[in-house]
Amino acid sequence: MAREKLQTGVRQDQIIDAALALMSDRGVRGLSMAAIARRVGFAPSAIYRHFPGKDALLDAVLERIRERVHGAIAASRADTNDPVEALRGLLDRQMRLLRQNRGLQRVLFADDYHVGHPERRQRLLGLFAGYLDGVADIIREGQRRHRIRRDVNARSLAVLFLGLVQPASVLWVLSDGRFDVTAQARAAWPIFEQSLRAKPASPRPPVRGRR
Amino acid sequence: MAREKLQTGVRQDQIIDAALALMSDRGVRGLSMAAIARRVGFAPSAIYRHFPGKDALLDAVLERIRERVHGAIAASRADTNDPVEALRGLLDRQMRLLRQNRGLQRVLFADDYHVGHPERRQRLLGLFAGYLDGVADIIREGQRRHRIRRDVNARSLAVLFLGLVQPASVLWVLSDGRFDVTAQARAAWPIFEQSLRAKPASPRPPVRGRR
DNA sequence: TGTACATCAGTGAACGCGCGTTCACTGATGTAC
DNA sequence: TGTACATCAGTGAACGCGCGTTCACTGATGTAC
Repeated sequence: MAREKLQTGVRQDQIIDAALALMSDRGVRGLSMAAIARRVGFAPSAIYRHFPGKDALLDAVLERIRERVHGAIAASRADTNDPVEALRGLLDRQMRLLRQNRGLQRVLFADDYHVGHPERRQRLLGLFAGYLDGVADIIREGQRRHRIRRDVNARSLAVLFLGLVQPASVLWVLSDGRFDVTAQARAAWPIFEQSLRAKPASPRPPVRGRR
Repeated sequence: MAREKLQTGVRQDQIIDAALALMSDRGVRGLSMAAIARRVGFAPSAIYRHFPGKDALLDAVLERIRERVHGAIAASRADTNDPVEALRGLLDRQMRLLRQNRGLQRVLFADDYHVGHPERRQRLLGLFAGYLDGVADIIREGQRRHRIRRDVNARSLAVLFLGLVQPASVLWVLSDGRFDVTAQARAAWPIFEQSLRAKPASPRPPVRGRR
């Protein structure tokens, strides 16, 4: 018997949602067309009315994530005029995103998502590049306004900022939610903030090692 | 025809090496018993003379990685008496490890390795916990000797240290080696070092946001 | 040093399972008249 | 408002493929005599 029929746009959204939710529990590897269909309330073959195949579906999931990440950056910039404050807001937003949806972490940091698919890897790299550009933009603005130290490459600081999120996220997934991401963010942020504002002109403590 | 016969200890090492090498290219997902056997110079069924099954093999790979990571920590501590210098050495060692073997990164940061295998996830979490303990130990020693600021939790600083490595590693794999991990480490280290040494007693710049 | 024998690493064909995908068919939905 | 029809979302059986694993058999290797 044929079940309820819905338009393809609606179904596409449902399918992407189901895929993300399933990846939270089972990771990319455990994501099967059958499981997605079951979650939507479908026969597996029905998915092919809305996506040409699994690859296209995974691409759509990646696109959905890209929108969320870029949305978080845009919202953080819109929230405040202070670049440092914007970075702090972005950190919060990212922690919230990751806590809400473990599937996101799987796609972004699990390489099985892109391995063997060069064009998908390219797209994921583009996502990261876009994210880092966004963060570096905020940092550059802070440098222009003398609120962030100017003796360090904005892009390097952006990668460092990514380092505030990523380990916490990995540990959180690994520990099945027992690692306290919020506490880590609270502890890490002030240190990072001091790094941003450090006065390079002040007398430095003696630094040993290669120059 | 039966090929050359070798002792099981030798073969186990070869199999683990082959698995790690294959993961560099194809990731955890693309790791098949057939591919491993081909690389060793085997029939696939021969693997079962040395490991009860794929799960046991993956556990052995994880154990191999654990040894390398802990070896890196021990070596860095042995190299120097200065805790800060030890951390710098550890950063170098880690970057070298990751550059030498992409498979390592796959196992450590790709969740498909542990998803659906609770006891393996537990073991991987243990690996990270051991790593963080090792780093925190170094930091604590630095705090005791007043070379590292004492107003911050050593464990939080250790997670921050992990943040120096992880994003660089992910970007390096994603970009297929085009992202310059060494340059990133060179840029990130001095910032982190300043954070370690920051004098909390000095007059702080005005900090806005929640306390 | 030579011979008989036990051990066990390696072989290759075959298995069963899961999964992505196809296809002919069904029947709900919206539209033209 | 009612009727005929085109469209297309959904079905379920069946497919082929890849992969982990099994199993009876082979023959190289080391050892006891």
